[in-house]
Amino acid sequence: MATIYEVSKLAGVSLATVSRVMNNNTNVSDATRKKVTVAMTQLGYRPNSIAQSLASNCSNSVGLLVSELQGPFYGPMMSGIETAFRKQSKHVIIAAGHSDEEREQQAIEFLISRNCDGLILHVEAISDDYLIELSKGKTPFVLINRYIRELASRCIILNNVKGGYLAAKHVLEQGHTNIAYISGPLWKQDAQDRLAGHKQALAEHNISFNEQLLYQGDFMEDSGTAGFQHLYNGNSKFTALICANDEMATGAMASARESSLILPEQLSIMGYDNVFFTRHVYPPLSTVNYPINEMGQMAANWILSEVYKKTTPALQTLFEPELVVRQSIITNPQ
Amino acid sequence: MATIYEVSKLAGVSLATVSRVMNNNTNVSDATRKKVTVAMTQLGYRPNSIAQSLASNCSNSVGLLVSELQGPFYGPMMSGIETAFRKQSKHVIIAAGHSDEEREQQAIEFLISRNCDGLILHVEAISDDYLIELSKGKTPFVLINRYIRELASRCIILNNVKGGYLAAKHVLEQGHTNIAYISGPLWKQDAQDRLAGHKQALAEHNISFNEQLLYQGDFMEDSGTAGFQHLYNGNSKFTALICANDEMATGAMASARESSLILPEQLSIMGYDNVFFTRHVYPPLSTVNYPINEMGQMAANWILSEVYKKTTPALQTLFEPELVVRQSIITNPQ
DNA sequence: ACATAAAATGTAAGCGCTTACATTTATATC
DNA sequence: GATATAAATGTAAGCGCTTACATTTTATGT
Repeated sequence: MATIYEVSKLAGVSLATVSRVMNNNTNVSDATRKKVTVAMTQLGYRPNSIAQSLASNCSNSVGLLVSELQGPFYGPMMSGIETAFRKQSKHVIIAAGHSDEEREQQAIEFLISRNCDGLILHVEAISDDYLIELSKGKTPFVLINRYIRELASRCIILNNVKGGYLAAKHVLEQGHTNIAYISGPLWKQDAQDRLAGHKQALAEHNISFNEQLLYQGDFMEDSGTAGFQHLYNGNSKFTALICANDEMATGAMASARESSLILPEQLSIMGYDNVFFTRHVYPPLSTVNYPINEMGQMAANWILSEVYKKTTPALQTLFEPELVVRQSIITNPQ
Repeated sequence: MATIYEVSKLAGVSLATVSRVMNNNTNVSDATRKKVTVAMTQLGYRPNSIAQSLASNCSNSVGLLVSELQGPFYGPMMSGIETAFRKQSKHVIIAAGHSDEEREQQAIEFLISRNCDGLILHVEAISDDYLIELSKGKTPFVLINRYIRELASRCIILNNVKGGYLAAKHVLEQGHTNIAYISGPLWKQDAQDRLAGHKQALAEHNISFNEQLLYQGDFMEDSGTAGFQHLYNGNSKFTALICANDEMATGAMASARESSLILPEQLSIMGYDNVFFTRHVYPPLSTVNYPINEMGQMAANWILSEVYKKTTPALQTLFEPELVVRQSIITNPQ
């Protein structure tokens, strides 16, 4: 592999000049620039990005930590991020945290030890304190789907209260009054917010929240199954079930079917996230859209702007959910 | 950030010694090793991986090129790969090729320019010739889901003929004789192979292949929709439809339902890949399992073994598909 | 106790770039 | 044409490590 030294020799200029043309430094005459580029192509020269990184103290890499590499939620997020960065010749190093405090922490340290210039973090288990501490370090990071007051400007979040509200409002407007709810784990902010929105909508319709109709799940499919069973075997009847995410809704649907319920006639179900497979589920699931792809891109823009000082579209921190009506909710149940 | 130099000073040893303890070189006495590690922790020393890479000419990074970061197929693959590598402190740089020749090529060059020690490629559009040429370069790579004779030992593939065979055989054994087929794009090897297996099973059951019942799709959902329409409006009747992947099967199901068919009673459908959402689809889709997670891990092992000279479980190049029976195929249709 | 081999440690030259600073060359001003 | 100024180019010192080779220390055999 040709090095910058050989290029400089062939072109008859100094190392510095070659470096300058690589970095588009303006102080190079057109004539020498041409000499250099010719030499480069002639040698098939490719700059060594490791050496560039060492010398410039900039690795051009950003770390991306997600809970899982698989699953319908993270794909669109990673996709938005990768696209945004590659356009700028930054590369993304991925790691999975598996919603586990220790593994998330390890992953962050791994990414930092890899000299990432910045980090995009979708963490769930790690503590606020750790992140606040981390923010004092020298690697900038942005948080997706997590709000920490002290770090507000770097938290890219969805208005989950509104989302919860929208879901419940829709179901209420279809005439349902007995509505069960499977929440996420309530120590998580987003789970709390969605539930809060839910309650708010109920209140607006003068329906009191029935604790019997609440089940706390964990955002995973199985807890949707368990949640439905629990609710179904309880004393309170319900015509609609709202789940705090689509996975749980899916689990609940399977479970409802096993209890011989006909969907959606005998039970209306609503999800949250608008993960791609909600269209495929039967009946197609009404849900709340989580613009995760856009939020990923925004996170990338944050890094591009704050770390690499690029000009980007205006940074936005709060995103709005939208109701997605499909066919899993019936009107006027009896 | 502390450097190796400061550590060496604090420990009262030379740079080389510090480097040796970092790299677990055996020629270090326990006493000095302790001195050094104490100094390290005292300074909170973290080696600069960029400098390590430059000096050792090994970046400890491997490039992973997939068609899409999203979608159900690649998630498990990336997941298997990331897990395998992080255990060995290698990091993975991801890029998406979007099944486009130019973008795949760009992505490969991007990855190489990032000094990846090795590459894991899931490419679709790029030519065999390009890959053969690439194999003469200095960056080793392994191919997933692609077979090139000249590169056979680095092609990790599924026995697609067998998979196609298994699918058709199952449907035939349930008593179907009029079976439609939506293939993938037939310029792709895997699409060809699946179809070949399909035909083989038909032949074994003495059923001649009806060209009228073949539609060439592109592995995407919409082509399943289009394919069903085409087939349904054709002259040949069929009781079962086999699709060359799950996405197309899903599209076909939606389309069949729009044509007021009751599933699975009036039409049995079979997929391929066993992508996670096939469980959620209704009726749960019978399909053929593609052990993509394992294949990803194997690709990682290949790199670990060939590039990093680690000892790994035996390398395996050919994987076998398995039939997954769920509820989308009925028995003895009339 | 001495020679010899083995183990431990040190020295210093890179790895391939960037960049502050110095120097040279071109351009403008009068 | 001499001078001041700006533009272009060169020089050389790193960036933080690894590693070949040289040197010193320790262990071994007699």
